[in-house]
Amino acid sequence: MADARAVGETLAPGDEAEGNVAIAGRLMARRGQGGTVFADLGDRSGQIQVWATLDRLGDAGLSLLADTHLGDIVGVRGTVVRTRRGEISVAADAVEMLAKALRPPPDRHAGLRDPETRYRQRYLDLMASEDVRAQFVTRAHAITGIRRFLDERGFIEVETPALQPIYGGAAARPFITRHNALDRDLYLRVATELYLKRCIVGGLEKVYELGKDFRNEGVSFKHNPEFTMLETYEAYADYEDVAGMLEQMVSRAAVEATGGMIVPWKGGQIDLTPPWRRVGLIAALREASGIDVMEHRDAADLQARMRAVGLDAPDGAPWSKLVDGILSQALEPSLVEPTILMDYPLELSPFAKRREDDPGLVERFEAFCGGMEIANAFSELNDPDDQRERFAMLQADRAAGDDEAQPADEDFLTALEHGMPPTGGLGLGIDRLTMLLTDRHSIREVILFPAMRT
RNA sequence: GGGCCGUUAGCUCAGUUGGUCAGAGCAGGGGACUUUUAAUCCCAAGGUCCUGGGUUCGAAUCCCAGACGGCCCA
Repeated sequence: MADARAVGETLAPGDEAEGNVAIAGRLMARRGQGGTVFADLGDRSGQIQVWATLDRLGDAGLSLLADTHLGDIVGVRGTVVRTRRGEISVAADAVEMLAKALRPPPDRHAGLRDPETRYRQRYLDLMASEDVRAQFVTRAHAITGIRRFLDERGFIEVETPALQPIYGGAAARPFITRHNALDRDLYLRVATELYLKRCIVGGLEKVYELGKDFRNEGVSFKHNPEFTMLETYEAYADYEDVAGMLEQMVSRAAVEATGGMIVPWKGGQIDLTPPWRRVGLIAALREASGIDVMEHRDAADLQARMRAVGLDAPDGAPWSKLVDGILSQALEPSLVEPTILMDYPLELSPFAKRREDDPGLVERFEAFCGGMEIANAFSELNDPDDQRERFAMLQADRAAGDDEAQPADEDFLTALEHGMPPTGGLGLGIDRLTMLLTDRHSIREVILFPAMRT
């Protein structure tokens, strides 16, 4: 169809091109006029008009076209012409019904607006809206850009289990499923982290996995129970190296997806050009909330301070959750321009290496953009004894009622005991990145079939 | 989990204080028309007003409960 339009571009009104073309697509509109039928066919590249006359197509062919319904998939053979009114068209010599539509397409002019129908019957949304189609093409290009970037830097893409006997790598509740033959429960992964680090132990050195994680949580404008995550691990790198790589990778994705590094966002714009602003987490929290979390190391104490400044602070939450609460309530929404928050308290980061100059902090950063967290990275903890202690801290949180605290993974500890080189790791939320690159403000707009109540 | 809003024809939507309120456009059906562009014209058809209760002489409209969805908050 695109080829036929290209041929037509060379024609003057009333002219006919040499040679035959064959096109096929969905019937978008039809205008009858007795012995003449005009039909607009659409495909992924756009639309083209079909011009059919009784003289040229014959009685049977014209009847077939006159009996079509909007939404039918139709094939046409003919020549490319430009009509008197200047419309590039295919003058039909033969028409063929390729697939009949028994249900009507969405309204041609009003489009499909009901969000529920748009998400539940996304095919109608795609059918009705070129913007929506473009949206998912952009997503695909961003992902392709990320894969190319990583492949060019010597990373290899690996696949690790989605069904896991024990889950870990993120603070989240898992989905539980059943393996009948093994007669045991398995978990859908909440992260790929612990398996990818096993790959690093084994010497693959630079690995990434781009796939689905599953977290048993509610839905919101930025949460879907299954979502797409990129994780990368690079031996002999640290979190500073990873921060530089992330900036380059996101810029690359932006260029491949949108053609530039400045993207529109909520009426303004965001410049993704590296380097991004970097600021210490503790200082940023202090500036945003007036609270220096390192001076309130007791959960009850911090909770009181938070409530004193008007922040929500749930009862019984561990200290780490409270700090995260300050971050998400007081700081995150204001981080619109790309910002990297560096150096997190150890309690929030069970898999990150301690800073040598301050063992209460770890070499971790999170990247924020558009008021959302888009990436999380650290110098990976590769000391098995320290890792064992971190798991013990999580068990204490769990015993205290934090049901997002993950269980200890002895098999992972065994892997670390075989020696893991110093490694820089990264997690990048692909859905949120796509939101950012396409100026969409709900994760449902960037997932083809978002989770819906049934 | 909380607050607010929404649900009327296949699609997009009107429907006033409770009283010709079951409506429009498009789509779909029948007909006219051989260069149209949301073609035009004529004709006919199309409904569990989300569901279930309640108030009332009378409910799409008011009240209660529920389902589903959206936005905001947690």
